[in-house]
Amino acid sequence: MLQEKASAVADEGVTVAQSGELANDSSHLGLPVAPSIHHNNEVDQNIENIKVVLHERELWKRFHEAGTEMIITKAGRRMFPSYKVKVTGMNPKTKYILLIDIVPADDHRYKFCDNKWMVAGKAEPAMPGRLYVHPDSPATGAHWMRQLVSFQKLKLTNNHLDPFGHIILNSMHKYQPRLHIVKADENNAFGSKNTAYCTHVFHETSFISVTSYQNHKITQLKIENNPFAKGFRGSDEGDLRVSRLPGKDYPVISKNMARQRLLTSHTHLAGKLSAGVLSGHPQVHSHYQYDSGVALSGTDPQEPLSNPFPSGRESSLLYHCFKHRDNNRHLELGCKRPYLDTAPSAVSEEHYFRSPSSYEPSLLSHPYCGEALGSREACMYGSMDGEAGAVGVSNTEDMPPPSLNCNMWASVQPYPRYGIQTVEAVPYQPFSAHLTSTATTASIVSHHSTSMQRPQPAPQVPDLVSFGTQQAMPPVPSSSSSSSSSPSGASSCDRSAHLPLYHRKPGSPLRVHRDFSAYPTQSPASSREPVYQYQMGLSSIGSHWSDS
DNA sequence: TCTAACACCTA
DNA sequence: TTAGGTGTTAG
Repeated sequence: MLQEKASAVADEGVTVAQSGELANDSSHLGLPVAPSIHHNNEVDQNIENIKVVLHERELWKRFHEAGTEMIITKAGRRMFPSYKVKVTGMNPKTKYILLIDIVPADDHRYKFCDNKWMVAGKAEPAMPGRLYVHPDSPATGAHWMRQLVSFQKLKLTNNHLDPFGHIILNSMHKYQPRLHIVKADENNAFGSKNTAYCTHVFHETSFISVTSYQNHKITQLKIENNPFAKGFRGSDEGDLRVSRLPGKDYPVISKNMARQRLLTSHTHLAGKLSAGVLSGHPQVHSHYQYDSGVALSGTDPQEPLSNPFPSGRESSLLYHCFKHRDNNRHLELGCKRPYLDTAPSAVSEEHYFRSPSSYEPSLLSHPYCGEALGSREACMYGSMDGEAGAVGVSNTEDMPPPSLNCNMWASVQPYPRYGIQTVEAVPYQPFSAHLTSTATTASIVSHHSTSMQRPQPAPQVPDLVSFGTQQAMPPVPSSSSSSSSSPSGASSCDRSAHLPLYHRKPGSPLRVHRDFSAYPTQSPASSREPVYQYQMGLSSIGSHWSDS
């Protein structure tokens, strides 16, 4: 499975955490309602007590310090380091859905110049928002806590028409992965009240998407740490890796390396002259100034000058809890049958559901994808702006039901005003999560089809954006705290965010709540709270990106 | 910038 | 054995 032994989970994830709660009432989108949010019900407690620790955090930090780059390809590329977490604090018997979305960290396009990342203009329009739902979802807390939860199969693509359900990104843009934990129990079956979820953001997992590595340091880190790149490891020559090229038995210095060396040399000299390297570049600094007027960046003296992704603080996690109540509207996530006609045999390990675009109404008749997909699979859920339905109840087994693994697909909202707001002052940008498969359409596309059949048009669902996918860095409401979420009581909650949830039950369509608003538009200056300190209110991840 | 083919490697 | 994940390279 995707879960691995949690043996190495020694990472004491020093992270920034924040918890919050969102009510279904969209009228207060994003308004932090800290105190009132603390309900004594079990749901709240569970969510607020959940702690998430990033696995191999040190490795992530090494990449982060160098400016993490993630390759994106048409066929989809895995992330490395892989996103793996150790989860604790869940109610063993409660079922949760774990999913990841990757949102723009800002609204800039970047270029790697003079051995450092610089802003190269305004970001391209956001790609269709997609979510990667852990294949084991939904599963009980006992299941999730048993071992590491790995999202290593998540793939990134630059193909806007990607039919496989991979997360679509724009090259040369900065992104921030976010982990969402959604409670999916019978009592809060989609659309019902008391639906809660938490969002965890580890700033060290932010990265810039590229089609080919720009920074040689990153290339080396990948080669040194990714088992699949072992073939590129040199002996001990450090930088001089051996390129094993066809017909070449001799070590050669790659073009990239040569370029890097030149750049490094140049930069080093220039850096000394300017008293800074890489991040010390003025342009870089400017990027992290947000509309809110909150200087998120580069203001942290502790941040390594060479780090393109300054963390700005020790804590690495932004945590947010939401609670959804009394939804009036829900969306359904329906798992549909795989595209048998287009990818008949290709259905192997993973399947994705396309969003319910208007074409493929016939799939509605197959609300449940479970049996159709033979095993746990990542599914793509399309969201729909429409109605919602009753909610189904999930089973209670410890193990997740077969084939509920899905990728949720959300539509993209226009960039919210990119900025960060302090929780206190600014309401969340509503981002409805219309992860629904309602109807129409969720269809499955073989994830393994190698033929890249003609991509289906990506469903563009207006109004949707679950989890704020594809929005500029979501100011995830957060407060800092130690490794993870907030422990006791610390939870700033925001009402009005509706978490899209999907519920699957054999024979019943997955459902999702919509009107999920979660992004505050400002980031709290408080984001720099010391680790372990729990903070109420919203903290923008953006602050982590502040440039040094 | 991006893509496809490639050798090498893991699982 | 084989499917699939790597970075590299040429174009």
